[in-house]
Amino acid sequence: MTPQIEMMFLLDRLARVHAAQRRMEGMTDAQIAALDYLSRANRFSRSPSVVAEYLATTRGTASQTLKSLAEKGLIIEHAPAGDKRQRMYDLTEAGRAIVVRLPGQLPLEQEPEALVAAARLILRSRVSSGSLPTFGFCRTCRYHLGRDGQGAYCQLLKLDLSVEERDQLCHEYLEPA
Amino acid sequence: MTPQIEMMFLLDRLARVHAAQRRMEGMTDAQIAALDYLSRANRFSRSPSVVAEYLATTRGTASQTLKSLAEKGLIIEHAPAGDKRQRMYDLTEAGRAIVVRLPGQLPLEQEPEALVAAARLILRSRVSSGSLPTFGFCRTCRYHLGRDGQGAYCQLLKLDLSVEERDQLCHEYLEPA
DNA sequence: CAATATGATAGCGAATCGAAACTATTGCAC
DNA sequence: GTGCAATAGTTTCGATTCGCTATCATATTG
Repeated sequence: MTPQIEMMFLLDRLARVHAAQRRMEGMTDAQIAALDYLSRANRFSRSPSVVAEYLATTRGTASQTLKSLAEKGLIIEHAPAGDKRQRMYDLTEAGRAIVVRLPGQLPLEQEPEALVAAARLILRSRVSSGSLPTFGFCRTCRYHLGRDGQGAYCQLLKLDLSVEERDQLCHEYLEPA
Repeated sequence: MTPQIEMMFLLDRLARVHAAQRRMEGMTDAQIAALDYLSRANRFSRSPSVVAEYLATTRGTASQTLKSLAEKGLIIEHAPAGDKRQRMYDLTEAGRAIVVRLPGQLPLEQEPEALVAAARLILRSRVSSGSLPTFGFCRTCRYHLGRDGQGAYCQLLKLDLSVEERDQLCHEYLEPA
């Protein structure tokens, strides 16, 4: 029993226990995961296709999941400027109310940064074996250009980002070199 | 964005990506999880009720999952001596063949022990908020009495354990004081 | 004997997957 | 520009699974 194997076993059960605890108020784990994702993603990453990639499922299933969330009044659809095919989703007040009371705090006392770094490594290794995007935060993205104190600039999309947006998930995230 | 929050987000997506990758050979995530569990659990922890507790679901659902695994010929049921209500399950050769080729290796280079300890802490905090058992290994169990070189003794069940059994999951696991 | 525990089963609602068909829009080659 | 392939999104279908509740039979415990 190597630490690698034990780690895998622990993560597995943690995921199942977590999913069971999140399954509440008539919502499935996929719906909660999508809602939670939408609450953390930036305005360029909240479309059905991107949700499908995040959830590692098909566009069809993601479309259904988003539909059920919209019917519950937890998210709302809107058409962004530009590409007329795209749909984007925002959380409603009701949706935000659910997200904030999700069990979110983990007991990480010592060296939380090291643990997070390891989790990033694990996820990246899983993701790279397929062809799934990484979904990271602007502040550690290769395209990110900091502007001390006042927002940031994305070199990929060529536009300014607010301070809050630096801590949101992005579909276009690229690992630092 | 605290490390605790980011850790939660990473674990969430890791679970979904992992489940999607495991969903192969016509098996669902729950079935693979049950099969994997059975391959690691000791002979006292392979009953439907215990599987239900491990998977954080009900006995009814666990019974269905085990039934489908048995129909696929991956596990086989047998009645242990003692309590005549109990059923135990063992992996068949076909079942074992699937388990060994599951993606199991994680890229943990530095200080894996510290990571595993942190993961244990996270899982324990999740589990204790409900009433789920911890499911640990004999070698770190409070009931475990080492006998250098030749197996071990369980002070709870009052019987000898082989060397291999020390590295198997147990339902009765109790955290060290 | 009564209460409890284990397990199986049935019924229900919902979600999921995969695949496919379909619309609308966009981008590219020419 | 025109034509056509590719993309984004939705919807449908059938089969399967899941989770929950409840009920039942059996066996154990007190």
